[in-house]
Amino acid sequence: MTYAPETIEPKWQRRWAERRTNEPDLDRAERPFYNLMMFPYPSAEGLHVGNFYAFTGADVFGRFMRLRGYTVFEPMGFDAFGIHSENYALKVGIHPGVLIPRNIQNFTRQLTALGGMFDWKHVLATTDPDYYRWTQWVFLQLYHAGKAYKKKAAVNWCPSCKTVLANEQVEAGVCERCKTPVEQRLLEQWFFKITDYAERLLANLDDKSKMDWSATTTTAQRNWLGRSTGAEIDFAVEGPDPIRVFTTRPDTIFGATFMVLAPEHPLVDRITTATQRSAVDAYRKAAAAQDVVSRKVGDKEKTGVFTGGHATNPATGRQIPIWIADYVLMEYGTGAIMAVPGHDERDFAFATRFGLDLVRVVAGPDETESTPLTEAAAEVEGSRLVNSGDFSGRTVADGTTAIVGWLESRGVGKGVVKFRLYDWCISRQRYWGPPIPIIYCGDCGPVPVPEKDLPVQLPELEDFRPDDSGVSPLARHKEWYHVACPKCGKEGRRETDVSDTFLDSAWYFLRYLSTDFADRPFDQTRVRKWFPVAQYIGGNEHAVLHLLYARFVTMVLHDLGLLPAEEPFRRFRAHGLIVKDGAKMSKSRGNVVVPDEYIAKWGADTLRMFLMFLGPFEEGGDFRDAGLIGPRRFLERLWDLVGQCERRTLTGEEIHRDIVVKWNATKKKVTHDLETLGYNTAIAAMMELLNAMRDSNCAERQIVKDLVVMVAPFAPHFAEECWERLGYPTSVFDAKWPIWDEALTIDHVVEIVVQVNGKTRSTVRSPRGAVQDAVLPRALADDTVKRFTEGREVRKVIFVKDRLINIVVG
RNA sequence: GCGAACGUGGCGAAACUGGCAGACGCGCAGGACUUAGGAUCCUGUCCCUCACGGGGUGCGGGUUCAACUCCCGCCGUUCGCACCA
Repeated sequence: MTYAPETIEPKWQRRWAERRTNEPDLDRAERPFYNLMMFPYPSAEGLHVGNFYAFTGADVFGRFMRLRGYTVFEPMGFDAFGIHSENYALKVGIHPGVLIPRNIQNFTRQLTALGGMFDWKHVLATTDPDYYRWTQWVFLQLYHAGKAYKKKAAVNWCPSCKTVLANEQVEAGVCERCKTPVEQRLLEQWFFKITDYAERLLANLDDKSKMDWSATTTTAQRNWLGRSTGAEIDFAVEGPDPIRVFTTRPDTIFGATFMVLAPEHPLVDRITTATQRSAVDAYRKAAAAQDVVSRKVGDKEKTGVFTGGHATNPATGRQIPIWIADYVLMEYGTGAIMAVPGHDERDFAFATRFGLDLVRVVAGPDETESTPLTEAAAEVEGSRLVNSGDFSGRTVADGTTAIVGWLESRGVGKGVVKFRLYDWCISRQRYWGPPIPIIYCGDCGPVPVPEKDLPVQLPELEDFRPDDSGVSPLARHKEWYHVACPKCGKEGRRETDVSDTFLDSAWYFLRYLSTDFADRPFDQTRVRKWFPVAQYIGGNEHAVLHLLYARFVTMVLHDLGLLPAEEPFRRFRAHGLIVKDGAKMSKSRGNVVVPDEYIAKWGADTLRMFLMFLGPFEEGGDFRDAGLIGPRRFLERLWDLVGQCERRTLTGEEIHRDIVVKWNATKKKVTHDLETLGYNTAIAAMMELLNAMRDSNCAERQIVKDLVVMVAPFAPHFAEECWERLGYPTSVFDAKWPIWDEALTIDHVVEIVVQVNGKTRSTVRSPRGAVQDAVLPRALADDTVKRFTEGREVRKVIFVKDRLINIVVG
């Protein structure tokens, strides 16, 4: 019988479904292991090989844990709302409500063909009213907790997608999806107060008991949160309120020779003098009209206008001019800065451009207070404050503390912590999303939709094209739009914004557990058993947004007493990226790998093994068609070995000692490598064992059986079939993961490298554990070694047990 | 500019806390078996050299008996962030 994946793969997929092999009893699981992977957006193109790579890597781990005796819950779902779906629907002229189910069906077919151990009983789609009903419920929980609010804000508007974008969806000033330059618009938006959680979101990143995450991912989150410590300092101006600035360098305050306010700063009006009025107004107008692109691009020339007003530097007591400039952003800090041109690049550029004063307040070890400044001087080792009154001579660190203390004692400043993180704008003026469950009433104001009235169904809308009004197309559906106020019964109108897809995905891992409950978002018993997620695998492109939002929503729900943990994902690993022949896969290059063809030609098991063998899972790999033959050959050889051992069974004593050692060492290595997602080396180790068996003509049943179990996570259909051929009636996934004898993982005899002056000259075989005195004479007796030691004095011998002996001669 | 990761044969890659660099796989070369081979099996395969030997992990230094691994300085690639005060 030859190995024919095209028949055995469908056979086992059918049998898994019939036997409900992959549907664990969620209520009775004794050793639950929640194995999560990022659910896909069901595109019309179908799953690409990158998805397969991620899912296979996650699935291998799930199957491995199952073989180790865990009850593994491995659900799958579809992230089907959002601009992506909607734009595509508009393009092809088919309603997303029609397209999405079609795509989901195709995805399901592909996922089945992949052979993942998905629990289809708990499948979900975010577009399903039974799902988004609870997404709306999540919104209401946040609303009631005071973490959702509406504000008018300058937001990013994509004129092509005709929608508001979150700051995170703007990349260097252009829309992340369509690359159109983004404009600024002022709209009422719903926000979540994620900034309230900044400190906790940051602190938990270092808490290994809560989060065991890829370092690259935590680093990205840390940067995104952007904590900086500094001070808020008040600069007195004429009139009641001083101008408050935020600075990370309060130590340089004696060098603050002017101030800059954001053009939008509320105090600008009051400060501006009559003579400067028209110039200021013109500049503010220009800045307001400007899109976010050029506003935030860093390396353009500085612009700005003098307001005519002055403020008092609280350290020097001097009057300093107040300017406005668009390089100061209203959203960050206080929207105003003290400019220290001597020690800040941007301020330096600005001061140079407009001829403003420069004062050196920090000097390096080779500099003095009067060393001229040709550029903004950075702090170096041994820098000290100069020209800073009583604080001159102090180190930067020391001076910072002292100056903040001094400002605090005088009531003009205080040490503060700021975050780069913004509140999460969840409003989308689009059609294809869950309506935000709020009703506006003339008398009662905004009223949350009562939970019993959920879901707020997304109405059927023939024409769902967004328009330029900035108002969602939902407003055009009059019967839906007009609704009675839940509080007073008078006529109200619905919120027409839908929520961001990131809200859908911020809690889906909770819903998986309880898709069989219609009356609650997640069952408390289930959650207590299965939450937090034991392992989450996904792409690092979601390192900040999705993962941060999921953490935030979890934290809020935890604080509301609804979840037993505040961090949702105990272990997170980011998989690498798959490229094709060294180049990124993209439609425009025409090098997108469609997995279906490969499954048809090679079988899913070979494809899975190949993908896992490409390179380290967390680093990705290069998909080259030529490589598939390797894993395929391995499977065929193992297949043949299974056939041979059906006929031949040797007893333990007959097995060559070398093979026994290799066998045990392989079990140990494969186990360890799987734990650390070292799939490529695990496969290599199995290949080595197989090669060793073939070389010594060994088809020992015990070893073959172990190999079949170890290969099962990678090639599940193949392993099932082999398991059956070996005569077992049950699923191989009900088998036990092989154990090994530690004493048999190492050989009695070792090869010790003999070096002379650090260069390898020979090797000697020696019993394991031999001491230097036993090895040295034999090493010196070696012919090759003799050639290099003869006539020279042995000065030193370095001996590393069981590994190496280095003879240093002079 | 800032931050992070990385750089090893023709190619994808291995190498535990510093201890034989190139496991495993692809490809390639030679051979066997075949009517045939783009199937299968065997042998070989870092570079130079007939050999002895020498050189070799992006480049230049350093530490060490010993460096892919540690330290310093460059170069390059990729990915984040980017006027964040």
